[in-house]
Amino acid sequence: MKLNERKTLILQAIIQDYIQSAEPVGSRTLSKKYELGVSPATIRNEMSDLEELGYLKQPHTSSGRIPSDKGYRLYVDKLMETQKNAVLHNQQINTDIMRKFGEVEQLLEYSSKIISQLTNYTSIVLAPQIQENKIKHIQLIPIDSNSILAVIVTETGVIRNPILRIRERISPDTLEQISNFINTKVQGKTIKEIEKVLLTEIQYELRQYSDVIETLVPELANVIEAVNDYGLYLSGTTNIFNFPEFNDLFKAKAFLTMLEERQLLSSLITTANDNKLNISIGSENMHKEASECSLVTATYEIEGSVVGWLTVIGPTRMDYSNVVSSMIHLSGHINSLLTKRYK
Amino acid sequence: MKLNERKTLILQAIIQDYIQSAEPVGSRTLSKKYELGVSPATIRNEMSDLEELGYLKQPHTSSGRIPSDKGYRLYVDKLMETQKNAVLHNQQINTDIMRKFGEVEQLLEYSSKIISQLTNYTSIVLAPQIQENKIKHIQLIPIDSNSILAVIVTETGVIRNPILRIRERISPDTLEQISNFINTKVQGKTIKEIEKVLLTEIQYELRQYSDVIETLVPELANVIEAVNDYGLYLSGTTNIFNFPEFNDLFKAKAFLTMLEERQLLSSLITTANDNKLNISIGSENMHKEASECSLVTATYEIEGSVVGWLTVIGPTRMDYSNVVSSMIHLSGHINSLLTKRYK
DNA sequence: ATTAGCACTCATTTAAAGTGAGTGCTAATA
DNA sequence: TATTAGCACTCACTTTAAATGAGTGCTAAT
Repeated sequence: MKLNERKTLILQAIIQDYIQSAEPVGSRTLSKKYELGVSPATIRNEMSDLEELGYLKQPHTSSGRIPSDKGYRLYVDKLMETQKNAVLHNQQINTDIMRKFGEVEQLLEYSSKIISQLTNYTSIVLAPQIQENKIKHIQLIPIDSNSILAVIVTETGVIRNPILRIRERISPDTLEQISNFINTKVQGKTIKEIEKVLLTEIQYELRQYSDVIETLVPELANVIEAVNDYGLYLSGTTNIFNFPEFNDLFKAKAFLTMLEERQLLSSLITTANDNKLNISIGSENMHKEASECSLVTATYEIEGSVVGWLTVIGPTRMDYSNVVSSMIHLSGHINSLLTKRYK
Repeated sequence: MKLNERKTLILQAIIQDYIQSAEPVGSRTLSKKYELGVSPATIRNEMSDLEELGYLKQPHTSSGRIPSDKGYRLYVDKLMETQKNAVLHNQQINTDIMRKFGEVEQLLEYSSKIISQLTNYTSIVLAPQIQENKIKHIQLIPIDSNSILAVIVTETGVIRNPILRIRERISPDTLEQISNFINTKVQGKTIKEIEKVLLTEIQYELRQYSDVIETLVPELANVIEAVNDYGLYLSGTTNIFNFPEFNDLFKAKAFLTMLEERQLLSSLITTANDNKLNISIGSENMHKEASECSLVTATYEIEGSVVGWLTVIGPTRMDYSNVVSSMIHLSGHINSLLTKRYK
């Protein structure tokens, strides 16, 4: 059996209708609402075929059809028309506000909010993973007699400032020299690369400076290791309550609990996902917790390499067309802002 | 009518039972479960009196009684015994982990998690409001030809690092001199105090240094103003699903939506709340969104002044006794860690 | 002052009947 | 041969009614 033009048309109509209504679509409704030129009985036969082909399924014997994950997949790959509503969106994004952000993190947090407002789904933004980034600059600043602030700036613009505890006093001049030396050693390296080895080396070479080195460098090592976090911005989490598929306390709770597991989210988003735009539907997701959700993920880049992800998560019955066009638009916007900043 | 000893005893039993069961408490149940030495009929009479006095209410005519907000108030003020379970908790808090945190923010984030785990309610931690804090240190660090990293350290240990954009190049030496000068001017001042006035003065006095000053100082002013956020750590938000009073999509949604409004939470917590430990019950809360919730709030201090709040939010049927003892214990712990650090 | 007894209330549970959107199959039709 | 009208059937959902039971308030006896 082949997917001829009429079947395709009917499938498209069913998916569009279901995305809009969240109700199983029946043959009579379909023939009344859409001008398909055939009777409900014919549509029923076609629907039955589409089910056999795996594009549709039936919640129970005497109900209408709903799309399967395979159906959605065909839809997003072949049938869906991406709306040209970029202009509309442009008005909603306050570009001036976005340009103002000093730190990448703030820009991302704001972007997350914008995405969830634009799409009415939940948005997750993954910040650049600091461990993968090259260090641009490390500076040690004395704070008081027993603490030093280490400012770590990466090439992607992420900044961390762990505080180091030391036992003995250290003069600002000495600290500056130490700071400069460390800088020459770690610049251009990623945090992963630094590791203990390099730091031990530094500690050895600096040993003449002061006894302080013995506590300072290991402390720096500890702190650098701990500096990584998942850097994840969530927005619009309560939007989930708008969708009938989550009108059930268990499902709503499961969804919100999933959102609290940063590691899970992170792996959902980054797994096998180097495309500019990726759609992952229901059972295609690697975690069963997300098997009733779809994710639309766009990457963002700094200096040509992918450093993070913007994503929308919602029910598989997602308004893909709308979400995709929003994401294309917004990720383009963010990329151009980031490029301007780092060129 | 007066609240004699027997009435008090009955009230206490009802509240304890209801906190545990979430079911309206009837006279027969009460007489069987607790050894009150009187018959259900007598208890009924007393209950009727307690309702008249406003300590109890009836969901409907033929149901048992549940405590009113006034009843809970009496309970937490007079009847409740704070458990001496500090030792138990101690084991659950990994003090070594807590000591390790370089930044105050991380300590607070972790504390929030601990609180929600310990109590099984939702926890909110309010970070020190940076605008109210005195500045300990400002340092300008060159990043590249058109951006400067401003590191702002407050006396409460909160660190911010906005990036300043400048048009012209500036030599590291000049920048250091500027940085030092600004430092002498702003040290010990709060961000609020700095305002535009002081910065205009600085700009005037520095005018000979370089043209850069004309863009740099206003940029600093902008960025300092923007630096404030609500600094709020939420944890255990999905715990709300464990309570039957939120076993209703509308209520669950309303609660979670409330948690997303940072400004509202902030005012709920800080309003009229300078006590070491404060309990705010249902309608006592200033926002109607929280009229079915109770908050238990503890302060934390740095160098003797209150800089932030730890709070637990849950249904008015909260296990006050347990929460209070957890909070006393944990806030004491955090305070001692902070004191050690800043003395 | 306390309590046993009893009629009454009302949310909740259970069962049964009715509704309606939708299907699959068959036979008639173009 | 493809399409369609007709019809019996399915099944979630709604409606209605009756039964249940935990609890009350009131009254009269202790």
